[in-house]
Amino acid sequence: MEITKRKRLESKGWKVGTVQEFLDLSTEEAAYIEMKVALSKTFQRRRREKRLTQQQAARLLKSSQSRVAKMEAGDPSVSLDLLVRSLLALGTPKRALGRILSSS
Amino acid sequence: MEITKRKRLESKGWKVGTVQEFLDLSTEEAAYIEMKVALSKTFQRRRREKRLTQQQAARLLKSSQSRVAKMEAGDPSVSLDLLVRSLLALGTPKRALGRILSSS
DNA sequence: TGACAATATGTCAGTTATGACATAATCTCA
DNA sequence: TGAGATTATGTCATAACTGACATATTGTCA
Repeated sequence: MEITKRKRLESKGWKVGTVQEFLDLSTEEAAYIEMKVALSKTFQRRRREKRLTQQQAARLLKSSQSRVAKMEAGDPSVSLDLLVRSLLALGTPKRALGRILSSS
Repeated sequence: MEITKRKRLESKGWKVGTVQEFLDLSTEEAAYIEMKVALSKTFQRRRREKRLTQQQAARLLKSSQSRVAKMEAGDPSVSLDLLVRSLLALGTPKRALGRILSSS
């Protein structure tokens, strides 16, 4: 919400940011998960394009095959950090990462 | 590197992915850090636009003032996950997040 | 200036993410 | 089919992240 709008609402006696915020929690969580899923899918696609096995990709990322499998499965134990760093390691440009998130 | 290019190089006897990979480590790391810095700056900008103190923002994020300060300072102990979830909590649309990363 | 608000920095115990390992399930060709 | 390769799943010790607290530093304004 922009400052001008906030001021307009507050001047009319609205308590900005209580119920609406509560409801937004689910949409935030959803957006976060959608982003992770989109990154997962993209990672798998790029790995396959490069004809890498999970084992080979793991070596490239200094990780393990099982963790790569979990990344691609969208396992909740996998962080956004790891997904992003892994995509970068596969040579994904920042520009492409941005597009993935934008349209996830 | 795309498959066709890889095959072209491999057919000429190149060992794809050794020296070049090593050199890329720094660029990957740089890209990763740039993204975190860009998210930090954006978070601070959005918090200020909303006229929130770090304390208030912390309550919104169910975090603490000191962690918010570290987020904005680009402290290495702050994860991409936290930055992204925090920006979402401030109402940043995924589309905007994508743009931030794309152009970081 | 001085007092109070806001922000920054250091530390730490609890939580979460990670690589590694074992092993199960699935795929792929001969 | 079946053997070898690839991927999936479960577990665990260790490493990294987190909120919280204390306290220092900086900003603001009368």
